[in-house]
Amino acid sequence: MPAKVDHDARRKELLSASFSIFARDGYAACTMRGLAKALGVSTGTLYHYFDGKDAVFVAMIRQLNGELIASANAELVTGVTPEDRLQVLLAFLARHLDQLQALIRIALEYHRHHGDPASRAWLADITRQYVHTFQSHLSFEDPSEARVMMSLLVGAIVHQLLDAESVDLFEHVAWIRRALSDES
Amino acid sequence: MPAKVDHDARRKELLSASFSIFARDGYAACTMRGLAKALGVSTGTLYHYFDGKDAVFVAMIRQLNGELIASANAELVTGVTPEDRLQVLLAFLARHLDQLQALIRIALEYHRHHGDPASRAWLADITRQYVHTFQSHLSFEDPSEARVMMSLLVGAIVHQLLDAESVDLFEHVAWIRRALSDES
Amino acid sequence: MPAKVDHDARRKELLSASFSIFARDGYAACTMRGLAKALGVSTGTLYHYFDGKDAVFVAMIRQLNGELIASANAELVTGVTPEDRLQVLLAFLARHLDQLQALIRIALEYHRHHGDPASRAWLADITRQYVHTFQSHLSFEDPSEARVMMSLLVGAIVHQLLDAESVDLFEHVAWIRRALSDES
Amino acid sequence: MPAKVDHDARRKELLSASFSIFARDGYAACTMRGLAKALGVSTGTLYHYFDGKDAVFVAMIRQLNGELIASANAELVTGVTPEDRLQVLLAFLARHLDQLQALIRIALEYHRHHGDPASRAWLADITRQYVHTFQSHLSFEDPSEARVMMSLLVGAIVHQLLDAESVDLFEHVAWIRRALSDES
DNA sequence: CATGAATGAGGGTTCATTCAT
DNA sequence: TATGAATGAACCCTCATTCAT
Repeated sequence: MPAKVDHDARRKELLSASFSIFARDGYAACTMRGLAKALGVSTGTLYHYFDGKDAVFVAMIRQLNGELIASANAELVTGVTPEDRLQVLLAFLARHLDQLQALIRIALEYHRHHGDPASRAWLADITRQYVHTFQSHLSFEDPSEARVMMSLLVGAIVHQLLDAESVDLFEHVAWIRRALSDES
Repeated sequence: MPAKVDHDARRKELLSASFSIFARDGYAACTMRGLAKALGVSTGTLYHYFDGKDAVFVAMIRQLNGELIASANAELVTGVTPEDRLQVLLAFLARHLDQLQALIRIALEYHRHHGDPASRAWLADITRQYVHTFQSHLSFEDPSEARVMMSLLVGAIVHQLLDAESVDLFEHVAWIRRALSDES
Repeated sequence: MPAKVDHDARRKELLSASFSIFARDGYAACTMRGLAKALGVSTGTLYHYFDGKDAVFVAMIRQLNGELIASANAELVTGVTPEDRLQVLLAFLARHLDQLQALIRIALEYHRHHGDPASRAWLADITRQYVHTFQSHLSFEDPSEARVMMSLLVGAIVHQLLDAESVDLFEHVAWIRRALSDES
Repeated sequence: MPAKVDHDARRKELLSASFSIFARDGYAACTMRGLAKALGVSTGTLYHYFDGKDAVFVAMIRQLNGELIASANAELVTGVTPEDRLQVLLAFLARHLDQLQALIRIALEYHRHHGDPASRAWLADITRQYVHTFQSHLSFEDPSEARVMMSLLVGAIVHQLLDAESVDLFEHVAWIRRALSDES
């Protein structure tokens, strides 16, 4: 007799709804009480589904990234040439820019709160998943190029966080595209 | 007014010593009590010289960046051609990599703790000072290129924070140099 | 009414299984959720059979003591002389030392959690049952002697809780036996 | 420039005042908020002087026992013969019965909350100090007799906790005195 | 100028209990 | 009869900040 509500489904619902709260407040400023209230549940319920604040956060980041990467892969396979796929990828990134920016913001903040390398391992995991996606679809000769591309994208996003007025992400994307064309 | 001079000198001393504490613990985890103890003063004394935790932090970041940028400019003027100056700049960055990394880490963390755009303005200021330095000495045709270069550097540093094992900063720097050469 | 029988039988089962959990964790540290899980039921089921945590605890203590005292009485009637019966009693106590120690530990802990004298009455009840057993079988001239003997036993057990390394219960039991012989 | 208030003296004050609160409520039911309010300070102040609830509790028990034992020793040296000293000791115990009872109550409760043997070591320490006092002044032939005497006293006190109406401590003390006389 | 005692709101977390299914 | 999701008050503890000395 499974529960009257599907435990796992409810978990996912809560996680999905959590993202916007964490994105708005940041990791540290998002309190369990505030999160619970925003989700329309009690703190007890939150602790019924998750082991603690960290657990909610990490599970949420994992879920969101899993969805993003799956979605990106689904789009990328429609491109025929590497050139096509670069277009598809850049379009995808442009479409999810807000999410990605929020993601990096809170991921970096979480990173700062946890000196323990073990509790950061999942961050490296996710980072590599993105790099791997680039590597798989863009036919880089050298694996290091996928990492450089990751750096470029991350840098553009962070630079805009630091100085929102001066940085135009599309200007950067255009530059990246040009640099990659020169490479080939 | 020697008192004033002493006051300012003491402030600078305290700020210089503060950096390593903030760099080690991060903004949030660095408590005023802990900071005071590490500086060998009481919390009361800290509050005598600064208006609060934020004030210490911002003043420290400003002082450190002022020194770094002044130092970079002093070295850059020794280069004759833009090519020379690029070499000098990259060497300078390589030499101060640890400091720059710590700087970005805590700056981004602070950024997350303060939603108020006004209290982030000084961050944009400093960011632009770096961009301006690039622009002044590297003879970019287009001002946007200095911003892209800033993004590249920041991205490399952040990417390494996210996944320390996979990212080699020197590999990235080499790539940047090559990309810039192709441009010209 | 077989339903009633089943109900009571289930209650007793649950109580028997509860003792080891309470004995291991103590009253305060034993949570209803943990207890339910250890018993293989849900918290709802636990609340179906008992009015709450206190009710489970008190019922369990009562059941266990009832069994212990009945068992002791059964053995004691086999002794012919008071001397015999003292031997039987000490042997019985030695055999159930662990249970008795756990019993005193958690009973005293419960005692501390409930200032209300009314909710402590059952504790006094049980205590007197032991004293009564001593009185009935050991032919003390003075009823106060049974109470003193109870104190001696309880004291030995508690002393060992306080300082496990220094106290040897058998040393104490031997002393008690000697003291009682001197009396007679 | 020492602090305007003597740190250690204030600590002792707080500890002395803490005993009655812990004695009234017990260890678990005595909350830091409640304790702070009863002491007329804020929780922050309590944490300024002590590392946490355990630290307050342990320090308080230690201080109180230190005073009790010192006081007992001071009285005991006035007795000429062992007989005298037994009288002095029993009188001392009778005078401090309430304190001793409270002490055992909360010490045993604390014991239950801390499975870790290391965090119980101080309890054994204190127990042995009492035993050592008995041993020093009552001229027992065998060191085990001092331990038995400790058990007798502790047992009487605990028995009275379990069944306040039936147990008369003076009846027990009288019995103890008689038993010891028979021994010699 | 310098001290550190004092504050108290707010943090993450726990858990006995209830109740719709 | 049995489930486990949901509650929310209360726990211990932290820390930026103030202020009397």
